[in-house]
Amino acid sequence: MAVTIKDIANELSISPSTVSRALNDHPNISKDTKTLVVKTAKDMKYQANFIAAGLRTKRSNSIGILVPQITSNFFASAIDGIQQIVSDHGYFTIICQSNENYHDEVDQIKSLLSCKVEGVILSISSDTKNYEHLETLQAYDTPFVFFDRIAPGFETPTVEANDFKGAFQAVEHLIKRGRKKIGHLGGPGLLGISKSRYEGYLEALKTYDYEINENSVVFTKSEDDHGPIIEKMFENPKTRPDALFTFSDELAVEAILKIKKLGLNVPRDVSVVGFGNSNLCEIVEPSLTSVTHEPIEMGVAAAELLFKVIEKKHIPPHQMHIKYDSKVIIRDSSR
Amino acid sequence: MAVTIKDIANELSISPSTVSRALNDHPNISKDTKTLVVKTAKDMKYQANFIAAGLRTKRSNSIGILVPQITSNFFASAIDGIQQIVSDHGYFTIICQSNENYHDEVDQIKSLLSCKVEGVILSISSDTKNYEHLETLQAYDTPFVFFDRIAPGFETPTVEANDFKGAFQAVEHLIKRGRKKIGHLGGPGLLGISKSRYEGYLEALKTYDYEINENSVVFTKSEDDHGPIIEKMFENPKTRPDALFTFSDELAVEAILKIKKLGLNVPRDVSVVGFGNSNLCEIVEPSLTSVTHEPIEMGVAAAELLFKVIEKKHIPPHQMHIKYDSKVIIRDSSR
DNA sequence: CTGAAAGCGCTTACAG
DNA sequence: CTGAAAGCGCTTACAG
Repeated sequence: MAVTIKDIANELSISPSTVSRALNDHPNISKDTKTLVVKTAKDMKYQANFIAAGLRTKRSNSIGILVPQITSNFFASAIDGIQQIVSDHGYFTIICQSNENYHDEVDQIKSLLSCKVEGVILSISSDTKNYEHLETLQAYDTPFVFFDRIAPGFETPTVEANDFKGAFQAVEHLIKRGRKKIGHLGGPGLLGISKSRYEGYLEALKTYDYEINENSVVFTKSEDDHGPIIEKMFENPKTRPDALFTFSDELAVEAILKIKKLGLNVPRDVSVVGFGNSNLCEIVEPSLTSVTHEPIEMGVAAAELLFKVIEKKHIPPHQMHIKYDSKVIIRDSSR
Repeated sequence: MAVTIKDIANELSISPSTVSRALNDHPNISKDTKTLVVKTAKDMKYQANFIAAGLRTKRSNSIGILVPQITSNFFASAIDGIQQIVSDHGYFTIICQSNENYHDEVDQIKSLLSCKVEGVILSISSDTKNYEHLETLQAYDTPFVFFDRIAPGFETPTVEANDFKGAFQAVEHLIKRGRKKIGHLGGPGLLGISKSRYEGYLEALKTYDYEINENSVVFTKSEDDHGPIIEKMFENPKTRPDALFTFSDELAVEAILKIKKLGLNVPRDVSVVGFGNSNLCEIVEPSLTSVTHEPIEMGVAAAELLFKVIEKKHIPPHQMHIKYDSKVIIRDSSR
């Protein structure tokens, strides 16, 4: 049987209240009692019961993380960043995945609510068009922070990349390299970040008086087979793009492999720029030019914001919505 | 304020006991009452409080996962597999990282204990040589299952790859390709899986009467810079290996990039075989031959085993220690 | 089939 | 500085 506060109290013939105070650094407690209790607790291998404490104090000491998929390098690193801050605060995390699926997302939110997490860091799935489940979160006074992928219409803090600007810079880089016909392999259409990156792409083309050709733009879905899509984009030698800006590094890598298979050379025939600056960039050949996207820093920032809300600290308006500027890391795929 | 069972009871002028029974599908409850309670709960947006229920029943409905790092593709996929089974059981997971650090591992085990998880799936860090913290787990009757990386001397279920055999097959493949001098870039020396893969390598060499040259073997640490190590292995044209079997795909990729930088050709001058058959294999050029290592299946198996222990089901001895056989997936790096 | 009561392990306002 | 008491939200043995 696990040792409880009562066992320690009995052992020392004092009250459980005193044991609790000694263990929790309560101000009104004599040094001697405290030392004695702490030592006895250790000897008896006492492990605090967070669950019982949480029930009493109505603070579970846990926060929820809900991401589309944990196997994505970006989200895995983000969780890493979040957990650093969370454990500094003595909290633990409950991590859920939506698998890019709306219904899973709704279920997971419910489950987090039942776990009585004190807050949630949330990246919406690419399948989510309805935000009732987030209103439920609000109805239960559970604070949340949007991370990277943001649902419109909520007055909660957000941490995201400056996707528009990052995309703009990526395309500007391709233009300055002398590329004439720049295609875009976009992300899932419902995602705000897909739109922002697409708009950044458009804006760069406009700024430099490039013709906008809708045939050079395709939005992908995560469950799609992208091979045929990429092939179609490059099959006609007359109309094919000489450069490609993709929504993600994963897509860029797929594109590079496919383009090479089609007998074209990267970057000579087609330059490619990805988004994310992930570990894949240095592995693929040619190495991939990419827009930075800092998951760890963003995760840290999101967790810090969430704790400010939990602790009801004032957040100055300009800190409510953090955007990380990106830069283009130039590698061989666009050199 | 959150809605409780008591609020529903008041609303319907019945007792909280009855509400609880209705919500939990208790056998002795009239259909009408049940329907009414379930409907009212929904209308009132009741969310069960797992924490309170857990305190009362002494079942937290949670299990802990402790892995070296969540950003590793292998462990991220394993967590994915584990979570499938865990949510089927109506449980949730608390995921912790040791960062390949013994002290973090000890802290995380304590934290899981305080969360009163009902079981732990555990992959020990490459820094762990002392297993007292695992004895603590046992002392608290918290069942655990070793996943992939196993500490010796515990009578708990294990799920692992057949590392010895996988390594043997990898090296045998290189031998059958006519390679004469096969090096090994090993993993962290403390890990059992490093030893097993090394021993499989040795055994293959012995079986085929190859000379064993200790200069062709290096054990790495995760925090090391492997560049110089690889460079040293290949700098002397007379003594350099014409094939390399590595502990992981990550190391294989590093090796390929470095070997190419040294002006050597893969696979002509040096064949390379990795371990893990991860997503990197198809991305690197040349594509990487690798030994399969099925994280999702292994995660599923570990979770199923853990629930059998939690539910005190009998586990036939031959199911206590599951070993996944591997095969070699041949790609261009050894063709 | 339903209710009153006890209690899971803790914390904390109140009293001394 | 310490203790007795109440209570967090639930479940369940007991009684009817």
